[in-house]
Amino acid sequence: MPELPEVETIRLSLLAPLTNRRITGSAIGAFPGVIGAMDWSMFEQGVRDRTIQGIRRRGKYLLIELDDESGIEVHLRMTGNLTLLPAEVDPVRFEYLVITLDDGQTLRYSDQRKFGRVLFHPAVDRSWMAAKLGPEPLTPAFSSAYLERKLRGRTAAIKALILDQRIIAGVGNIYADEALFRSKIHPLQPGGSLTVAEISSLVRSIKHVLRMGVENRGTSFSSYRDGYGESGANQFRLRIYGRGRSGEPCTRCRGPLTIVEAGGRSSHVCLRCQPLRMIEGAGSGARERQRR
DNA sequence: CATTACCTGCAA
DNA sequence: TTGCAGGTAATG
Repeated sequence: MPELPEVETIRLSLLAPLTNRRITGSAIGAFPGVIGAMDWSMFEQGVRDRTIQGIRRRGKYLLIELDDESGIEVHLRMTGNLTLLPAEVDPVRFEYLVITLDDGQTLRYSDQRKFGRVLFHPAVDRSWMAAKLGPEPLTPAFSSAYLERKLRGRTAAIKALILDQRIIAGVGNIYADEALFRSKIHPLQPGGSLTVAEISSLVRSIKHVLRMGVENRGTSFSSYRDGYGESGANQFRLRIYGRGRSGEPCTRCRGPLTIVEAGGRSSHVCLRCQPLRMIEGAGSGARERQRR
């Protein structure tokens, strides 16, 4: 479940210890697919003796920049973890890649479900990820004017649209539910039916919940930890995510919470606070007409 | 546009 | 034993 705040927390925790460190070697574990289709020798030779210049983040992607224009791209997907540990420490559970540094530390990539990837790119251009990802939500480029433009005419559920990384980079299921709840918008509301006021509120809510997530060093529900293996604290600050399943009432109106499916994933919603407004002639309306 | 595949631990 | 967790690529 690492989303933008979790990935940013990992980046911040690893930035100082990795910067200016030379990579002295690397080792692959029981799941060679972790580095993608590339031959292991290519990866190993590519990173060896390179010095780490910095770590960038775009959406949920990390890029460990090396001193020759190459870079190591990391996507944690669901259960990936990057952990900095002394070389003598035994392998952690599900450890599939180890990068050894010149100061006796090692960067370990572990991943229970093997969804994540650690890719070596021999040449990283300045537009890294630009074609695949929308604007960073915590920059001015993500504005209500921008989101209005993106939502205009769209019949898909607003939740599906804000989970679309081409529209906003870095929002996942947890922060999407939190932002929609704060802005009192039903996850299934067609994107194009949102009012200007709702869009402006949603943009502010997305920025707010992501900033809060970063301030609290991420949401640790299951496997997420920062680069030192430490849990975050944002799970205690969530207003709706996960509460529907445990039968808790709405934190705003004390009414019942519901779980609906939106954007292909479970979404926590308070139907009292986030009523669904039906729109004449919208996509779902056309489908209902067919049924009759 | 929505749905499925990819994975595995864990709760029901 | 079943189904759910969910980010993304591939598929319909």
